Amino acid sequence: MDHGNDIQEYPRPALTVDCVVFGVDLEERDLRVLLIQRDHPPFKHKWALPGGYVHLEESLEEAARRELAEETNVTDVYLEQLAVFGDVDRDPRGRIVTVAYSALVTLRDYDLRGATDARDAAWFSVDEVEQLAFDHDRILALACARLRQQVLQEPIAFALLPAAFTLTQLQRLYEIILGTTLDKRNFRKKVVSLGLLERLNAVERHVAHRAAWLYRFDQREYQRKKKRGFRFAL
Amino acid sequence: MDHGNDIQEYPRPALTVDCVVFGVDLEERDLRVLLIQRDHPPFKHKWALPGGYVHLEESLEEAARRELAEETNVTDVYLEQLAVFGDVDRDPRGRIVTVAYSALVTLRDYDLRGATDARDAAWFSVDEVEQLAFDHDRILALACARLRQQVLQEPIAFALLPAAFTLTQLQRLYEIILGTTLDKRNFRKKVVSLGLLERLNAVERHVAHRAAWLYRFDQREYQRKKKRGFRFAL
DNA sequence: TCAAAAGTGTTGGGGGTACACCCATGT
DNA sequence: ACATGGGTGTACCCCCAACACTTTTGA
Repeated sequence: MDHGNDIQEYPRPALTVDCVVFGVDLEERDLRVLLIQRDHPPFKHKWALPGGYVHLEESLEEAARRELAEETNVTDVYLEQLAVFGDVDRDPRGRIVTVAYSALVTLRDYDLRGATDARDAAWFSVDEVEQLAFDHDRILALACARLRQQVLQEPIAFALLPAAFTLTQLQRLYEIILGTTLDKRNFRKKVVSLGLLERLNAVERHVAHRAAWLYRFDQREYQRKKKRGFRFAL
Repeated sequence: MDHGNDIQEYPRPALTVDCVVFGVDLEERDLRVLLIQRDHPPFKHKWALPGGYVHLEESLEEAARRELAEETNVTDVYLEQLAVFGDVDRDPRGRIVTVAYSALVTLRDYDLRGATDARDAAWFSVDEVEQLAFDHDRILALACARLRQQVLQEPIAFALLPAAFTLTQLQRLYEIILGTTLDKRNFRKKVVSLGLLERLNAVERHVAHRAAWLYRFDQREYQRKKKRGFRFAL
């Protein structure tokens, strides 16, 4: 980086963060994304990704968390940097570069009806979304592609489930994200053989059939194995 | 993105691009990175990644290409966005956010001794680099990790080789990047079975042993297969 | 003729895929 | 009793890993 020149010499692009927040609805078998409706031009009344300006005294990830909390009341999420979008004309008002983050949450934790600050935030099924503001369609498309790719190579799916879950829920989650169906026996064999699931001493409640065992993802064990060169794969 | 507020309301971080330019030296069996020596404080005389400020009228990738050409005379490279680094204190002079790109070039194409604008650019073996300026060590480490990962999942290695190459060169390249040794027969079987290599009607010249066939990577065929759902894998 | 790298096949094992039935529970 | 999903085992096939010798060429 050539920082020999004075730091103030050039006019600067504006810098924002945007968040692609994913949640799954296991009952509806639906991958959802959290959007907010704009109430100012440009793109007034269009839906857009939550986000906003980066302040000077906060890191990019801090900015993403802050905006997410302010606009949608969503907190404590798994956040990951996705990409930067910096085309010259991506915003009609001028040069605005945005850093996109993707976030994974469990849908039930965030009932937006209860959120006070969230004026017009709502969950949309990802394949029903269309015509978002700015280049947010592109950002969402990349986020979906990356999610599908990552879910096979890193144990991020668990961030979309409650702490205790059944193997069937886990399988359904993978099916929703990948858009395929999976063989029950093979899925269970593989996922159990990874040695990362702990079967709890508890079963589902209030189901009109045989209750399934509950499992939790063993984060500590995963970290241990990862250090020894273990690579997670579906 | 909440663009309801006026675009000029907040003070903005400065925005730069930095490039991690990789090249391989097949003779020395070395993965190299291109660095420039700083001639102003901070970090005067330290080595750093080439890069500089993003102008208002150019995209991020254009900025990366421009800075690379200006500082090192390197042009026509395969460029890919790596990540954004935006910690508040990553630059002692103030808030500077940088977009890191990684680039792959064939070493022989860019003899820096012949470059006129490149004051103090030089190739370094990646495992001999230490104590770069700013957080460039972190950026380089991420770039190396990503390169190792990507080389197994996308046919990017060919961007590091001349257009016509031997299978042994290709194998050596993989060995250099992955830091392992590979079995010659298994490697050739796998790489040929992908159906992406075209054997040219030509062999190596000026070698003191049996001359090897030359191959080229069939970019068109790769694009065709990719559209049909084909996924490259080592 | 020697040195140096090119080129080539087979075998065994592990993991992935395909596939169908009985079990436990709540109503 | 019945409906609903929970839970389990086997056989085959393919791909990966391990492994050594002959061929070609220039010096």
